[in-house]
Amino acid sequence: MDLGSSSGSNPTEEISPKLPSSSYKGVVPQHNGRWGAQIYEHHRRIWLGTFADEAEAARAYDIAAQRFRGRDAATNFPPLTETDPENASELTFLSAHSKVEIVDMLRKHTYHEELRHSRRNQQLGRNVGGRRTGTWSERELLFYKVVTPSDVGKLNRLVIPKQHAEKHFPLREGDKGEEGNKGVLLNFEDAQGKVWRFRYSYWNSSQSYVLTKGWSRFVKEKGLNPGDVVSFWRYFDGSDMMQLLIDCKNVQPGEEFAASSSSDVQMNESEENDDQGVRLFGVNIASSPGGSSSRGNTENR
DNA sequence: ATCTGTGTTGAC
DNA sequence: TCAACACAGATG
Repeated sequence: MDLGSSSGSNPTEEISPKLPSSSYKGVVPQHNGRWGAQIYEHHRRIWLGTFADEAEAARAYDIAAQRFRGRDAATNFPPLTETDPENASELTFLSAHSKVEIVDMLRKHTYHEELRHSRRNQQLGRNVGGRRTGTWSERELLFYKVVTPSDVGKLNRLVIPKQHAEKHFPLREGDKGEEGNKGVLLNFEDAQGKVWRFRYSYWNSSQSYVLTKGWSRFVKEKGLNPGDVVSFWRYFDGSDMMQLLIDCKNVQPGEEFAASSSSDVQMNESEENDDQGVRLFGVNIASSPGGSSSRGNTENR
């Protein structure tokens, strides 16, 4: 008698059912036809959950990769760029949550829900006249600039587009430094937590707002080249302290700019008009249904 | 009974 | 770092 060992089928075919490997990075097959997502950090695997759709697992990996390894992380699909408003708000969302929170959302499949919620809050936050509603602390993209050759050249200065300068970094008449060219010193924190101090002033000769002292060191350390993007953010901590942040992205030679001068990025906002036709605030997002869900964002990084 | 996610190993 | 493979636990 045969004790069901060969329960009616060929062992070689059923005992070693080679699982189909995925072509997506960070995606592994499951026996039931589903797909798992995982990412490694510090020699350890971090499980990102299982998914019915292979591509969805790949997207989960991409999200984790961008949170864990930054914008340069290798991804399955095109990475997020701060030049697309929709993407910028997601970057803001990512940077505002800890790794464990993001992983938790991915495993529970609540990431997109949370992202929607976050975007809705940001919109609401804006309407209260620049005053934040809750206690939430997040980064807000103020503006970005595609640096010109002279911004990263020997002039040792970055020209801040006037409209942005006057809106976000207003100078008191006295500080404009027409006489002694004084200006003020501004501190910015970069993505690595390093603090950069720049002199910020107004140049009457060129009618321009500029970052001068300290700028060339930033250019050098970050290896900035013409065409790269420098973005400025602000961040409120629990109290009323506002912190300025600076970030930059090295644009690849071939790579071009998403929402640059070309396309039809439209915003029925009102004011806000760029020569380039782009303003993209991370917080300026098209309205969406907006479901409510409970959440508890305790810890951070 | 199924499915998820970990233990583990070896290739890169 | 990464995925293949095996399978211990978790889940229902």
